[in-house]
Amino acid sequence: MTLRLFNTLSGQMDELVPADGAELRMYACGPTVYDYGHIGNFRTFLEIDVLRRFLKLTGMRVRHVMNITDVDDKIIRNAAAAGIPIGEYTPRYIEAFFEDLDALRVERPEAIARATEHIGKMVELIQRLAANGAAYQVEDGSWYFRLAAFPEYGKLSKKDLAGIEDGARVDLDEYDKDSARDFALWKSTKPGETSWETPIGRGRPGWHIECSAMSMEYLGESFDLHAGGEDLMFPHHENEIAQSESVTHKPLARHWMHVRFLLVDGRKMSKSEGNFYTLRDLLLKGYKASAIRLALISVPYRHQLNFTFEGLTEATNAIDRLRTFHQRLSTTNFEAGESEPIQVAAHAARAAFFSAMANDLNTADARAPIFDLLRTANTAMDRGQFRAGDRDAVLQVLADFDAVFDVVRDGDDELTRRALAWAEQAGRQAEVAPELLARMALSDEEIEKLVAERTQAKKQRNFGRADQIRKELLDKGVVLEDSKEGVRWKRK
RNA sequence: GCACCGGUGGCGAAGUGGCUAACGCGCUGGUCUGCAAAACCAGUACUCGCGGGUUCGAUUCCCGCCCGGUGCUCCA
Repeated sequence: MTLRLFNTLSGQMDELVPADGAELRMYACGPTVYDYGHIGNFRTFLEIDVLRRFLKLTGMRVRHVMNITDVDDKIIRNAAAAGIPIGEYTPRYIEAFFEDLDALRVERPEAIARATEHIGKMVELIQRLAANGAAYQVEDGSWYFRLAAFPEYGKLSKKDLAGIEDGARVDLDEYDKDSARDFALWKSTKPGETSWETPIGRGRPGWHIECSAMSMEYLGESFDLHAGGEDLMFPHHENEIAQSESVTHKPLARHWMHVRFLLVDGRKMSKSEGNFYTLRDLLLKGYKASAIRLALISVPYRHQLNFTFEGLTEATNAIDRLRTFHQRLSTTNFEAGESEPIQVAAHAARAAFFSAMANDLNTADARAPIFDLLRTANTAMDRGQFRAGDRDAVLQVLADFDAVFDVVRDGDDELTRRALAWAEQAGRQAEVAPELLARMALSDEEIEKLVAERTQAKKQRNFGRADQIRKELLDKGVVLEDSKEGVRWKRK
């Protein structure tokens, strides 16, 4: 099964296959670590996670490199405000970033590259550009890329260069560039500012050069796929292409994938709109990381996703249904044998799932056969027509689904505990939703004890007491389910 | 202004030139249950923004319009 993925560069759906026939080499732009990540950031990382997980599910080997921008204007500004060097400022946000990725079950790339650890490679690249006449130094010591030296500029974003020039606002600090469109490769610094002493002078790197230098370092001069948020297409990726290809004269990446921005409540997310959420904000409001994951990946990556709390509730309920089903499937005792209709349904669901995913990662479409199978299996179980041999077939389909979606496997309580611990440590307890505190108030042992007491009361047909316990638990966010195999409980 | 994307049931969201317009959530009724929960069954868009056109036939293709969003500037 080969993935057909929309390629920004070609403007059409192309099959995504490794050029060397063995391993898919991909580069994805990572975070700038000046603050906690917000859900917009995470939508992009989640969609890239969906991509790499699906590729792996189809048996492909993946080498995925992600950069971390740990030096830029915002970082320098924030670190200065905090009165510490950037090397002390960024680690806490890098750590937080990975904690958040873990919470959202975003797999780690095979390699992670920090900008500040690759300054030498960037300088080297700038020197090579200068040797080609594609880079020049201005009076204050800064280096710029000469756009005139790269006629193909704009091929990714299909930009009309003349239009850009007309519409471009010229940065007052950059008045001595040859052309308004030329962009910074290396920025000179004033004494006391974060800088590196290098053969091309004292200064710090421009933003775009790090990705060119590091992708070359880890993936070579030309690789299979480059991915990122849609906003990066221009100018960031366009500039990367200009920098890399001016030196190598080879395509930087054959395939380009761009994830659409998300909206929050129908508006672009921004701090001034008051609709800006970090992952941590949502966890403290009581939403589960799994629900956030599902909500963010259920709309295909090329579509605008409107993020709402209603959407999170929907995702929460959908996950609940999947997990309840999984639990029923795993814990029920079935008669030996197999049933033909279930075997057929399981195979059909699996095929439909793969086919939807292979069609430009259509996650919305891929969900459907899973829920179809769920209903078919539940119906069979209700009618006593489900056999032990069917269990593995259905579980296998769920496993394939979860190899990409990863929401059936439950780890939310543990994540919630961590979020609460963080809130305390960060002094943000006031933001914790009361329902969340209630939900976590009882330990598993306390819940088990009450459940046992209720079962006892039921045996004695003391339904008053039994219902009282059930109500008490429900008030604390614990839902009970009676079944032939005993009582199951879960936190809402 | 230029460019791009979208407008499908109460909400989210697939999809196709012609089979009953997926799937999820929600809601209503029913079955099951001591009662619930879970699950299942039934109902919930005679219709896919509006107006033209192409076609034997369009939600799906073309044109125009309206509405929403995004990009053109740091931004996932």
